[in-house]
Amino acid sequence: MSGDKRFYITTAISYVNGPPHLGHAYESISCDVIARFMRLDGYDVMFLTGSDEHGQKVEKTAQANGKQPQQFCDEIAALFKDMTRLLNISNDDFIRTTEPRHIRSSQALWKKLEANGDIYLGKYAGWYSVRDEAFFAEDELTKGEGGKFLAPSGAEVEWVEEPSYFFKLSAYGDKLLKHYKDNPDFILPHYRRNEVTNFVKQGLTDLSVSRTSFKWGIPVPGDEKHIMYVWLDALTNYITAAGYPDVDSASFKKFWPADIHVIGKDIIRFHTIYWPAFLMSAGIELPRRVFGHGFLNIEGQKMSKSLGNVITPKSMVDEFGLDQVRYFLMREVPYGNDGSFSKESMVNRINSDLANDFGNLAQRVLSFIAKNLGGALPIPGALTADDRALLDAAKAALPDMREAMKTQQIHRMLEAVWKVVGDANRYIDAQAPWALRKTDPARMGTVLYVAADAIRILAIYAQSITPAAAEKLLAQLGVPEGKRKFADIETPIVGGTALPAPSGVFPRYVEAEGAA
RNA sequence: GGGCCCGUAGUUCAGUGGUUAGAACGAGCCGCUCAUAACGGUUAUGUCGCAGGUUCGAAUCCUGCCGGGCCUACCA
Repeated sequence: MSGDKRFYITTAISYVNGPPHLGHAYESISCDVIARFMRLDGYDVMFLTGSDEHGQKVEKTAQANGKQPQQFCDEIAALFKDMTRLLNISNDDFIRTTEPRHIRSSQALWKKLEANGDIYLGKYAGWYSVRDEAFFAEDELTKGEGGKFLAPSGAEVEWVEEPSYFFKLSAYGDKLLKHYKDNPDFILPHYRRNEVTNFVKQGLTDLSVSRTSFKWGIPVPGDEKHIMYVWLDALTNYITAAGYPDVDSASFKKFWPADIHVIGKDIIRFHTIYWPAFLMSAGIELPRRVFGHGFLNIEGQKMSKSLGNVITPKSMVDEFGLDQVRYFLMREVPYGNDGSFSKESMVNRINSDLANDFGNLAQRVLSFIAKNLGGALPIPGALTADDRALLDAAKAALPDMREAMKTQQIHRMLEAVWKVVGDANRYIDAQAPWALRKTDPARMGTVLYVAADAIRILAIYAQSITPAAAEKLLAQLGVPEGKRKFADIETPIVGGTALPAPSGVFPRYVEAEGAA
């Protein structure tokens, strides 16, 4: 723990049972915005994403597709990697749980748990359906003919016992509760923390952490008939990528503990109970925060295969544009809540916030400069109180943005930025450079200079959310690539600089002619 | 059954005891014309879920009820 400016953020790793959907995209984009924001703010960031590739379901799905598990994983993992490129995700690493570094790391962690006396051999018992190749809880079962129990699929289940290693999770309840209490922001949003706390208070039972009934997983060190429980394996990815088990390595010392694990609300328990307990047992520092984000509804309905409304990231990006999709998802949905996507709300956001307010702001100023000042930034005269007020407002947004991002309130960060967009539009209307053109050309130049400098600051801010458009805009303003960090907002734009011909960065969304 | 969260303008939400409850989008009117038919100004809209209570004073605290969401347990 130190005040050094480094930041380690992770997404959940995606289970390769199926291709990426909008939910994966949402999580990746949100983490990317956080990661970019921290880089812009001068942090040395490690941003990790990846794929979770072991387990019975993958083994089975591969088989159903007539493929070896590894080949199947390679294919699906490639789709997830493609998605990160499609979405302009700035991850520094992409970890796959089938990689040697991860197998080594997982086995090392296992040995630590074992050495600490938290692993013991017992029996895993439960109702098993051979046809489904899965265990079921008693309340999932129904009674069929002759009193036999049936799985939800209708398949017969039988009582099965197999040897299994267990982790003494029951010994960690009080330690976990103390950790939640001492670190109130360990679990965000707060109502999730309440849920987890209540769950832990009810008492924890030991966790089965190995299986012998299938093969696709990481062998238990010293007893290779067993493979490790897929969650133990999966969670370990976060330390693997930091360099575990080489705890003395530069990267591990620098980046662990992670600052934040961003996950979906469905896997909070694994990240806030199991994972911290494993780390405590192994004597490894805990991550500083686990943030559970919500799910997206589509036109008011849950996204599901059976409803046939699953949206792929690609189809959405193709229709609306990448930066537009990124902006919409981050602005429309308070981060942590469930959100809803509808075409109507998407088009509203694109056209009002991006095209009309921000895009048009840049265009009205840049094209004015191009037409009336020969395409070179004007050299300003003395600044008036109004001029300084706009530039001060633009700079003053940064502390508000930082405050919002301390607790991942991405939508609030964006509100702070767009408030300045409004200020800049008002400034231009009030100063009316088109009138000054005839009466006071020197003052006109100053106004345009100030407006351009405010737009520069806004574009620097916008790099976290709409990176491609923001970079295009910065290029149009002649801002060098080395002068685009948050710290650079204090360095004014250089008057006299020749600018390239302007072109819009956020086009309006117009319904295609003849479309329904 | 236990617990948590939410119910505020047409819509999405902000607002945790104190003057006439706010923002954005949408709507009406006015202005401007540099700009992506964009921008700015202005107006209007609310019994702050319902009913009680505490208080000099409640959207804000307490109780009950109704409605929505979630976690969890049990009935088995």
